[in-house]
Amino acid sequence: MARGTTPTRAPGRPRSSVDAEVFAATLSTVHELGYTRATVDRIAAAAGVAKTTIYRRWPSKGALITACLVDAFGPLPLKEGDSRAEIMATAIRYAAAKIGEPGIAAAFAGVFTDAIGDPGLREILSTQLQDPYRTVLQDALDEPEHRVLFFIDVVIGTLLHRMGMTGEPMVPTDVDALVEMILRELG
Amino acid sequence: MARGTTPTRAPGRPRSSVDAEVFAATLSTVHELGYTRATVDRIAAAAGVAKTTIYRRWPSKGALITACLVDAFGPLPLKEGDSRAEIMATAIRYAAAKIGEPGIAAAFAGVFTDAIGDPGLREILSTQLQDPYRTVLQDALDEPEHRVLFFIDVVIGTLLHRMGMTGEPMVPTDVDALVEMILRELG
DNA sequence: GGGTTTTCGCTACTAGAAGTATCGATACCG
DNA sequence: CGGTATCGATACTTCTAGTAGCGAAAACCC
Repeated sequence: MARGTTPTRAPGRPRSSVDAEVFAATLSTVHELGYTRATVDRIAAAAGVAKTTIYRRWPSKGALITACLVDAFGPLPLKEGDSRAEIMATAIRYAAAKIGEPGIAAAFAGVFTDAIGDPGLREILSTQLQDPYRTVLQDALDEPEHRVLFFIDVVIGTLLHRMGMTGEPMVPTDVDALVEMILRELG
Repeated sequence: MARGTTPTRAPGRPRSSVDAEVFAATLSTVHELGYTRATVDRIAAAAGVAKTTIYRRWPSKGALITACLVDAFGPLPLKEGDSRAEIMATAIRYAAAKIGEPGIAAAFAGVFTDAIGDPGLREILSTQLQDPYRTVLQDALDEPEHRVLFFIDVVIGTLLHRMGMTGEPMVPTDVDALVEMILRELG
């Protein structure tokens, strides 16, 4: 019964594996031009695929960018045996590093904006991007849901606001201050 | 030499005073439809003016929304004789209340997104919206610029992230937690 | 090899929004 | 009344999200 990942191979031409190229092209295009001017046409051209291929895989530009963010963030690099404070500090520094990577903050802010007034996209954003980290942190920190959500608001919100206002990632000194502040709050 | 606000009245038909109506229409339209679908056509119609009239006064949609935000926030309601902690707490609760008002968060997030990749708009946003509060707070709190900027990142970023993710303003309990956390950081 | 199914790239298209141009009408000043 | 600058209205250009349809290509099964 070991069917693996392909229960019974679907008939027809299989999809070519271009997700990695599309995600890379998406981030670099958003980084260069910003969310609004990073059109799907340009992303497709940069990835070397047709625009229709992109729309066959992701239903909208917002969904594409969200998937790109989910792929870019990946799982939290938590070590077994770390204390709550160590876990929190690791998570904050990981978030700061990721949001400082080219294109990430611009993509995040853009999908955020589109999500307001588009409940479907907000659902995707909350479910696919935030929830995985929330549940992992609830478990690792042994904190209730509303506390973890508060921490996420503070950390991600602060980092995004800095990137949006200045266009530059938060400097290490300020990331340190953020870590210290959250650790005091964690208790 | 007391020329007042009109040094020498300019010739020609004077501008009708429709800023208040336009700002109100902007916020309600953005509140109803979100930033992206709040088109200048719709805003103009809601305000009862022609679209061309709006473009005569503000050079772009982003500039209009920024001006609308500047108008909506207004000056910080600081009392003489308050302690640093009281000033900070007042400022945070004021920001939380304002960002919870209909349309403010959506407008903020939208202009934020447009500002990435549009250096001109980012300049407007930073100069006209953030700087006034930064200087007032630097003075009132007797804190260096980078500390005040850090506080602004944390407070505004947190409040906006919550609004963006949930569509609802931060509940009073969490605003209290935010105040407490910042006051500990303020020392 | 031949048939089936599905994806591919490509081109063309629709719908909608930002921003501009033009023009007759209008409001204030002297 | 004449000069000037704004007003509303309409039409327009340019750009973008997203869709439709086509022939070609890539897998699979017989």
